[in-house]
Amino acid sequence: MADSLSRAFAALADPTRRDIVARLTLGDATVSELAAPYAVSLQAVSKHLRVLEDAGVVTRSRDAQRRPVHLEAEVFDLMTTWLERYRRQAQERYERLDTLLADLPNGSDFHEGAPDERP
Amino acid sequence: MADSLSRAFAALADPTRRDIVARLTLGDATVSELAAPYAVSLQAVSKHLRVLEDAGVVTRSRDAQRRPVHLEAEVFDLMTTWLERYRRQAQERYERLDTLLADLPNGSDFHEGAPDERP
DNA sequence: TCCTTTGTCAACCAACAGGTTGAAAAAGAA
DNA sequence: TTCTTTTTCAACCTGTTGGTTGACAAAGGA
Repeated sequence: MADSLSRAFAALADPTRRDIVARLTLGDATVSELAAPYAVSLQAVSKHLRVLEDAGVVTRSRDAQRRPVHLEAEVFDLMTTWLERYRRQAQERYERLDTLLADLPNGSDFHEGAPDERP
Repeated sequence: MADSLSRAFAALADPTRRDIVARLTLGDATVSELAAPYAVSLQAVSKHLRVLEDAGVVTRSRDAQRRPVHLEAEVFDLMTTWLERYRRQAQERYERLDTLLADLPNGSDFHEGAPDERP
């Protein structure tokens, strides 16, 4: 349904899921292993993993009855790219404004000739 | 209620809100100005802005009846830091595994006295 | 074969998210 | 004062989320 950026951000908007991601940087793990630290049911963790999988944050393979979960950090790049882009643009705009203000004559407030509103 | 990272990720999990953020890199804007491009009601956009504000993504000042919205990109750093940290850890682990595999004797069938050939 | 381990599926529930409409507040303009 | 603009609040509706429990499937081990 939602685009991949939305799914990715939404997937990491849950503290349990972020915790699972943190755990997975130490190595692949099974559903039971991942569920162990939490008070919730195994099924709840299984659902969390599905959300992470749909977001492309993890992939899963098979080892007998087990379904080892593997972290796929590429999606992080997508998010980081988005974040950095707009943080950078905001920063640049701020710096331009800074220069503009520095170039202004000394008088603190001269509000003559205010720009007209757009219709 | 939720922690600030959760609020931040959740705030950006909606395409309309990401669009609003993109728009705000061009400069501050009022609620009506921000609402104009969308098919939804002004109230709906007002709600989106509240979510962004609660997440610390924007701040709002006052100018007569208007409430100019200003982008605060510092939260992005919080998210980027989180993302980069775990992406980096995952990457490092991958590289260690790579080295480990490279150090192994060649191939799966080495019970036939094959001397080590190449990394 | 039967039993155990591991995980998912299905149905259900309370809470929340994103949208609507209508009313009202806040500030200026006439 | 009254009228207009801009924005929020309140109530409501619908779909989604995160959780539950119970049943079941899949794969090995006894």
